[in-house]
Amino acid sequence: MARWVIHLDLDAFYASAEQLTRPTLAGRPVLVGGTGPRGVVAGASYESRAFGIRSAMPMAQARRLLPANGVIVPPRFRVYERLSQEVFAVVTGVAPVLEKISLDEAFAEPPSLTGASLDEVTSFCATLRERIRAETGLVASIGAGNGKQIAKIASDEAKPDGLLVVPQGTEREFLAPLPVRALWGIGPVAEGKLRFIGVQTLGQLAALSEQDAVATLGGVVGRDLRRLATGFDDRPVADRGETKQVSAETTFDTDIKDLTTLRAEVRRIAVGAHKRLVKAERVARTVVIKLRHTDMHTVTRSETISAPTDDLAELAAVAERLLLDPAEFGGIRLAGVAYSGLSVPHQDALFSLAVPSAPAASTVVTAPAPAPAAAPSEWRQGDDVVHEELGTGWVQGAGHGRVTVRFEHRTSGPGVARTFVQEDPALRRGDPGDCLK
DNA sequence: TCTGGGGTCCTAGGACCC
DNA sequence: TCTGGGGTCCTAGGACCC
Repeated sequence: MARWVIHLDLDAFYASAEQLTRPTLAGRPVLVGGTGPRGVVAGASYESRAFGIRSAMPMAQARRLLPANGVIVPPRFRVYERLSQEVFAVVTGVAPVLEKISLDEAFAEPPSLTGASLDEVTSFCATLRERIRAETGLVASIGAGNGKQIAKIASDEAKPDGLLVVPQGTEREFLAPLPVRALWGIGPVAEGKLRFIGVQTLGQLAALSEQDAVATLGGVVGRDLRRLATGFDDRPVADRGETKQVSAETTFDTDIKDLTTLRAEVRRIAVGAHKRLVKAERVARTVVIKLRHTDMHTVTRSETISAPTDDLAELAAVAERLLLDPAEFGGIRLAGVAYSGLSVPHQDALFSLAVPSAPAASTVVTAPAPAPAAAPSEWRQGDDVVHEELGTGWVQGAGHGRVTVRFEHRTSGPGVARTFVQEDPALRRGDPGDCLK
């Protein structure tokens, strides 16, 4: 019986989300990403890709390639999360089991497609794409095939705004001409190893003996990737399990060279990671710190404590204890804190009695003061705004004591722009969710 | 102009226990 | 006087993904 797996991928998702909720940006080159000296492009609209801009490119480089009508905005993950939920809600209606890869990607194995014909699958996917577009305003590309790997590669080939269904039985010939990097799981290192033995296409990888594949790529990886290259992939589509770790990290604008500064930053990052731990409603047993040196070499150190906790003071103290002094090896460009060994906290009364409650000193480490709900001291491009009379908008430009706000949202069509003095009391920080109206 | 931030999974060595 | 083997946990590093 034919098995059909589909892979759904939202086109240029972050940039598309910005264009959707800020209609003035539609049709223009839009970049989403950090604007600091070490920022990179997290999302690039197709209009910007025409100028050679790509995701993960340093923002400084992208900025030079960006034409005059281009726009750079900081990411708004709350908006992307909400939109992602809207899209997946549509998909769940026709395929209850979803394997989410990220905010913009998921596998599904729709029960109604078991044993379906090529035409039936094509029609199903086309309808799904139309529904997503109609109900959310976003464009999804879809690939379909006999397994996850084929579906994933097919959606890559289908992009942008496309659909590709690989007929059953043609998997091997579909894969054969593709470069090995097309396979999910082959990165720069594996590609290099394969090139070294003269393997550049998936056809060549499939033709390799299992022995040679294992010798080149290692035991488990070699065996699995060679099999996938032949088009055989019976891995199930399954909901991703529970979160296994939460983390936060920061790349500094300039390298940190002294322990005092590093300690303060790590404390701040530990607070950020702790927020994620609390949001995930988990307790952690292991604290991992990550330090990246000026030369990009990265080291990690970890410590596992006897009992899992979500106590910020305890976790942050471990993170600090693991720190190394930058004076010993030069500068630090990135620091990170991760909490792993996660479990669900149990509220068992007897257990609580047996363990002394945390001392009041747990307030030694405190979160930074919450941002004021009122207007910020200075508006920046991309900020969400709400105006007493004009409603929802965003900061299109700011400087010289002035701020220009474009008033628009998902369903408003392109809006009008108005310029205010920075301190105008009618302007307040807006809720990012308002642009989804 | 250098190279983000959030994850998953795998490997390998050593400690430790039976 | 020489020195098992299996299993699990912890730590560190690295490949890969979006």
